[in-house]
This record gives sequence, structure tokens and C-alpha cells, in this order.
Amino acid sequence: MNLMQHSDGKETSATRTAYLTLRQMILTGELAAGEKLKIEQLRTRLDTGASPVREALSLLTSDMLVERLDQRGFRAAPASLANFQEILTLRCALEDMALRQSIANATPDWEEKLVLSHHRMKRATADGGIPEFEEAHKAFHMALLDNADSPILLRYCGQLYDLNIRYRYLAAAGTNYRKRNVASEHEDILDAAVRGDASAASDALMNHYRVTGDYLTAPLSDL
Amino acid sequence: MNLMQHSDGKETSATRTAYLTLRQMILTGELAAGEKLKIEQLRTRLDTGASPVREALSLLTSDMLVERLDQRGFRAAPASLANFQEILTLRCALEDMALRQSIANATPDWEEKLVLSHHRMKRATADGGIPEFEEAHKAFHMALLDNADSPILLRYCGQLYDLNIRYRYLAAAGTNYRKRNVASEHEDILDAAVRGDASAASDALMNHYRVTGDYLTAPLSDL
DNA sequence: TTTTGATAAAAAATCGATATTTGTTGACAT
DNA sequence: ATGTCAACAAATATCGATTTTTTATCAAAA
Repeated sequence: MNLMQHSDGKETSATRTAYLTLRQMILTGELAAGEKLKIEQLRTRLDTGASPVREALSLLTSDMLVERLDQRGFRAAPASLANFQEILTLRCALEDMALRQSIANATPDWEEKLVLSHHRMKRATADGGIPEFEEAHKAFHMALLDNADSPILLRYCGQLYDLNIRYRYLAAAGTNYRKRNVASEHEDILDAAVRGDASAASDALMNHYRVTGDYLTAPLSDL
Repeated sequence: MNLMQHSDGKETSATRTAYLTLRQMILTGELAAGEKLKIEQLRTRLDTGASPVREALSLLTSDMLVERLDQRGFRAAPASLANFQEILTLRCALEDMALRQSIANATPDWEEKLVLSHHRMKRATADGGIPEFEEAHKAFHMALLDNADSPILLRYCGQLYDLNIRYRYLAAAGTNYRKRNVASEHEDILDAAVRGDASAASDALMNHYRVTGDYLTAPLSDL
């Protein structure tokens, strides 16, 4: 069945490979927002059949990264300032909920994972490339929420996180996020979370999003 | 391309038909929670090819109504009490948000749609079958939120609504929901919404969910 | 000119067949 | 008896080709 060797050596289906690849291409803007996604074109680009491409696009539809047009194929989800701001607002609402639940369920094991993911993010900030940082950054943010014991909520938070990433890349080709000093903001969140202070952690997280949001709004104002 | 005549005569793709049919079958329990969904079996049952079935299942995966098992096909999402309660909790949180925004944006046009959808639901309660009532009931609840100007939020609310429906069918084969007197609860919500009293409307809506939740928890306790 | 309608090209959706994987059974050795 | 392994059966995943739909082109008519 044409097994694919995934980067780390794990074997995956062609559909999964196509899904991950297309997702990455959309998040980074390699496939531009609003762009028509032609099956044939993607088929050759990913060197796979039409069925896996089609299925991958269907899956991306649920992530709101791809839109399905009636009988006219697919396109990358359009970007707009309104969409960006909606994502920001919802992230604040949902992550506040998730973070408070997560902290309420705090365990030593969770704390350790949290500290670890923060360390890895700092390490990736220092010497990794952008993809490595992005991965570690998401891992940290999701680790904050991961203890919430609410799979659907976490799923939504993850989706919104990814939708937001796309706007980071749009705003500045994904480069200068690290140039702003986010390290202290991340530490504030981590410290409060580990301390078990839900309100402080939530405040710090919301502040982080508000500041980042303001920071990105200007470059995105012409959307 | 094998156009399908949808019930109301609108032409749709085979994929869309399969999606809607399978969704209905899962919501009503015709395809039981946790049940293995074999392509071949569904293919003959829906009288269509493997590709549309496969794509429809992929789409249902994003609705959390179907799970994809690594290389072993699909199954209907399992049901559990924890899942039911998570859905209830999230619905309260998200619909509270959406309803308040909706009311904050109130317009005469929205009010009219709201009243209309409520009337239609009452009418369907009186003389319609279960599917008609279910459709009208969802239309009313979504109409309450529809003015919120937050597409993603509305999407999530719609998803959670559907997930919850499945538990209604599970609890009582979907029959006795109307036997409880929900009419007055619906009227309380409607009145407060039309009056523009967001807090009262939200209280009424939350009460509606809490009561319904309690009502369903007992029959579902053996999940 | 603008509109209309037919025609041709491009693309999407679907089908049928094939290859690959998972699961199952039962003989054989321990 | 129990565990292992090969052969077989069932089901999934994928491909290649076909059908259908949409989009583009262009000539003829208003």
C-alpha cells in the first residue's frame, strides 16, 4: 500500500503524509490563503494519488484550514482581520477555561512535563530553526492546558492555535516572533502555573495573547 | 458524475449525500456508538462507490462523530458518560458566550427570525414527526446564537449540539424529549432574548441545559 | 459592441480494480 | 496444553481510468 517513511522513520499512510504536508504548507503560507487547491497540481507536488490528496483536504476542512466549494474543489481558507481577531478572542476564552481546569487538576507529573516543555522551548529558541521553535512553542502552550481532562476543549484549543500560527507567518513570514521578548511572558505563565495560582496564570496567559495580538494587528491591517 | 437528487430536489454530490446520510444514521443510533464502519458494507448500503464513503467518513471525523483508526478503518465515535458531560459543560460555556454576543448585536431582523423559528418549532412539536421536531429544535437553538458574528464559535456550538443529539437518542430512542415540558423553558429563553435581557436569556438557556442534562443522565448512567 | 449559445478544454468527482495491511485459522514444535 | 509461525481470508488504502461538471473560448446574432 505504498508505505511512506515518515521523517522519524514511523510508517504512515499516504493520506496522513499528505495531510501533514499540506497542513504545514498552509500554515507557513507556502500555499497562500484563499488559493485554489487543484487536485492534479497537489498530486504531482506530493507525488501521490488523487484519493489521498482528496482525503487529506477533507480532513483539513474540519480544521478550518481548507474550504470546500460546492462542486468546484478546494481552496486554502481565506485570511482576514476579522478572522484573526475572532481567533484571538476565542483563544482567550477557551484557553482561560482549559488552563484553570488544568491547574485545578495539577499533579507532580503534569508539573514536570510542563517544566520540561518550557525548557525545550527555551532551548529551541536559542539554537533551533523556526520549525523547531514553532513545534516546541506549541508543545509548551498545549502542555499548559493538557491536564484539563476535556478532550474536546483541548481539540478546539489546538485548532485555534494552528489557525493563529498562520497569521504569525502572514504577519512577518514567521521570523520575528522571537525577536520580541516573549521569554519573560512565558516564564510568568509557567511560574504561576507551577505555583498553582490559576488566576495569575490565566492573567499572564491572557496578557501574552493580548500583547502578541496587538503586535500582529498592525502588519495584518491590510487584510 | 452520478448526480444525486436530494430530498428537496437540490442536486448534490455523492460525497455530500453520503455525509448527510451517515451523519443522520450515527446521530439516531442506526449506526451504534463504537460500531466498526466497514467501507464495503456502507458502500452497498448507500449504493455508492468507496471514494465518496471514505471522504464522507473523513468529514465526519472532524465532527467527532467518527474515529479513524490508524490503518484499520473507521468506527462510529464511542459514547460515554464523561463525553456526555463534557459536551454539556462546553455547550453551557460556549453558548453563553454566543448568546450574549448575539443579543448584544440584536436587530429587528434577527428578532423576527428568532420568533419565526420558535413558532415553527412549536408547530413541529404539535404535529410533526421526530425528525421534523429535531430539525426545528436545532434551528431555534442556532437562531438564538446566529447573530453573534463569530463563525467559528457558531461552528463549535453546532458541532456540540449534534454531539448532544446523539445522547438524546441513546437515552430514550429520541422519543420522550417532548413529553417533558420544555415548551415553557423555550419560551423563557425566547422572551428574554427578544426583550434584550442577555443575563436572563443566558440564565434561562443554562437552566434549560442543566435540567435536560439531569433528565438524561439517569438513562445514560450505564454507559 | 454586447449578449448569447455552442463547443472545447480543464478540473472535479467517482468508479472499478489492484496492492497492501491486518486479522484469523490451524498445523507444528515445544 | 501452549505458543509460534505460516498460509489464508477479509478489509483497507491506493491507483488509474472514466464520467460529469465547471470554466473558458469564440463565433454568430441582436
